[in-house]
Amino acid sequence: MSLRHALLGLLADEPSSGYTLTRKFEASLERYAWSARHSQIYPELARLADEGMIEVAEEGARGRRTYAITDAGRAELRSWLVDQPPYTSVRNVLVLKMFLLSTLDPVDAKAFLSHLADNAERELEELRTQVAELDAAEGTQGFGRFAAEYGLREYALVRDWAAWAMERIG
Amino acid sequence: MSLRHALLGLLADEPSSGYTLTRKFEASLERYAWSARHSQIYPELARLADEGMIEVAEEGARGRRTYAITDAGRAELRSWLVDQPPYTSVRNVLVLKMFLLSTLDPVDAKAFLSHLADNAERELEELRTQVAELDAAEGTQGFGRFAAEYGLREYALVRDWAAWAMERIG
DNA sequence: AATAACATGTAACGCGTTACATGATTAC
DNA sequence: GTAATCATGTAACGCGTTACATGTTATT
Repeated sequence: MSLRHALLGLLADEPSSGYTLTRKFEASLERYAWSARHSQIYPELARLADEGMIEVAEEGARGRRTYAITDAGRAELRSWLVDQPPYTSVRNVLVLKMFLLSTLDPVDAKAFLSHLADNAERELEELRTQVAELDAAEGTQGFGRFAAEYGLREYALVRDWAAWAMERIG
Repeated sequence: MSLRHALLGLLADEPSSGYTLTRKFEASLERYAWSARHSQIYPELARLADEGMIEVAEEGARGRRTYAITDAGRAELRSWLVDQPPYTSVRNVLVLKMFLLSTLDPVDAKAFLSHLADNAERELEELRTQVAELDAAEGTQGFGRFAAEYGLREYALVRDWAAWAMERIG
C-alpha cells in the first residue's frame, strides 16, 4: 500500500488538494517511482481523512478541499520510511524490454537500442536545463531536487547501458 | 499487459514449464523489471496456448508441461518490442522512498541513506562475483547478461545517489 | 519414513485503470 | 459565449497478491 504513503509524503511537503496532488504525480513521481489517477487519489484521501492521517485545512472555490498532514500522518509516514525494510517491488516496462532484447535479431535489437539511447539523451538534456533553472532560481531545498537528480542519473545510465549493449551485440 | 510478453520473451530464450518460469521471474526479472507469481503465470500460459502463441512441447514427470513459443508468439513479441513506443510505466517503492526523503529530519534521512548505500554496495559486490563467474564459465550470449549489467549499473547509481544526497543534506 | 523441492491449479480479495458523470471558474 | 482548466466523484472491469488446495519425486 504505497499510494497512501506517497500522498502523505506529498502532503508533508505542503498542503494540497486532490487535484493538485494528481498534477504532482504526473509532474514528477509518475516517471520514476509511482503513478496514480484522480479516481484512485480522491477515495484514498477520504480514507486518510477518516483515519485522522490528514485533515481539511481549507475549502476554496469550486469545492476545492486543501488537505494538510496531521501528526498521526507524519508518524505513519516516518514509520514507513524508516522502520520498514526498504524491500523493493518493481515494475518497469522499459527495463523489461531491455531484458528481452536478446530475443530479437541483431538488426532489430540495434535499432531498438539506438532509439533508446537517443531518447534517453534527449530526456537527459531537457531535464538538465530544467534543473539548471531550478538551481539558479533559489536555494531549492528538498523534494523535487532529489527526484531530478535521480532522473538525471537514470537517463545517463540507460543511455550508457544501451551503448554497452550495442557494442556487445557487435 | 506486460506479463504475457515477459512470458513470451522467456520462452523465446528457451522452452520452459510454468514452474521454471516462476523461478526465472524470481531469479532475475523480479528485482529490476517485473514480478509474477505462479498463480498468475499458469492461467496466462493457458490463455497464450489457447491463442496459439505458445504450445506444449513436452510432458514430463509430475504433470510438468514444457511450453515452447510458436511463430505467432515470436511475431507478437517482436511487435511489442519494436513497433510499440517504449512508453514506460513504472512503480518502484525504493525510488518512491528516495523521493520522500526530504520529509524526514536530517538525522533520520541520513540514517536511511546510509543504510541504502551500504545495501546497494553489498548487492553490487554479490552481483559482481556472480557476473564474473558467468563471464568466466562461457561465452554467455544474451539474456541474463543484459539483466546483470543493468543491475550492476543500477546498484552503483543508487549507492552514488545516496552519497550525493547525504552530502547535500549536510 | 520424513522432508524438501517439484509441479500445477483456483478462489477471494485488493489495487489500479478506464470510462462515465457533473459542475464551477477563468481566459479569450 | 465558448473553450480550457479547475475540481471532484463513482462504477465497471482487469490485473496482481494472498491463501487455499493437492499430488509427485528426490534426498537424507
